[in-house]
Amino acid sequence: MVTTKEPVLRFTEALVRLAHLVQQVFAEVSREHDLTPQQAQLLCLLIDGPVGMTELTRALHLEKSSLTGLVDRAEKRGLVTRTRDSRDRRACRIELTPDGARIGVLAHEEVAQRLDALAGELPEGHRELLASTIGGILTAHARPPAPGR
Amino acid sequence: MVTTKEPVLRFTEALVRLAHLVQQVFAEVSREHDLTPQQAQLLCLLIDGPVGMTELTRALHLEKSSLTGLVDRAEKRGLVTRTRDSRDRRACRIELTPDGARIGVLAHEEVAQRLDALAGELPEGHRELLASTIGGILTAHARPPAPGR
DNA sequence: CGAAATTAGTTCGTATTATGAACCATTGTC
DNA sequence: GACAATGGTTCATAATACGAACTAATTTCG
Repeated sequence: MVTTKEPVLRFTEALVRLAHLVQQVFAEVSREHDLTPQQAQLLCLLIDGPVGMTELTRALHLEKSSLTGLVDRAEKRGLVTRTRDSRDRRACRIELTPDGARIGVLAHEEVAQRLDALAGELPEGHRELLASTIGGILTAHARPPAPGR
Repeated sequence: MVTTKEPVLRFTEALVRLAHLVQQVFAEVSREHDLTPQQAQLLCLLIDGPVGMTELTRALHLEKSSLTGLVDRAEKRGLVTRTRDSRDRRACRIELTPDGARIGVLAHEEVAQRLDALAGELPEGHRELLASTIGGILTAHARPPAPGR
């Protein structure tokens, strides 16, 4: 009496496939705006205001040198600018140009729209549940073994 | 008694972050086996048996030429081999070497393990629900606007 | 104070990834 | 048998990502 119907998509399989799908959506949207996915992601991260390089490396999970290159190219395309931090003269803050802001916001909206559309088919309430469940996973991962604090 | 600790993370935000997390896990595991994430993914896809190039491009969402390069490098590292298809002499099938199979299975298991661990914190039953919900999204996306058929 | 360690970014060399256009060879189709 | 379609490769190019070595500003502390 084995349940051999090949049912319900194994959990990890589901996660991996979903991640892949999200990436695809991102890639599509990026391409439509003539951006690479990495550039698009960078712009999205800067929408809420300028961010320093070090913080960006954490957000993007990139090495410093990789980020330098990414920002270089984005700057060359007129999407962002480097402004020296007044308090700490080593640091700099990456800021969107008007052009970068326009494209960034647009891309962000479109990604959100398409992902929402994908979830449109879901039964009532599943979307919220999915979001909160994912939220749980994310916070769980944010601090792996942190008993204190 | 609403748990208003945080505005529940918008849906799309959750998806994007989750995708990012999955990628990270993949990257970690890959690195530990001295593979690039792309190579690891290739190996994982071949675990169930040889696959043709064209089918691989669909699975990986890569252009033909990109895939050629990826397979080239994997072959050079002794992870896969190209075997000419006997039926169609244009086509070839990519197959794991013993070495590639070993590493591929290992990597696959480890990814699964870590993703499972992430979900370990979830309330009872949420994992299944999450999996099936994602399954719904995936199949919904598989055939976007297909009224007939 | 001033030397030493830290931190923030950049530069450089290298491997990989990804694409599109042009191409070759084999299969199908009339 | 000509001709289109299919399966892959080659080539040139741009972007991505890393680590090691480096510069400059900032802390730390003896």
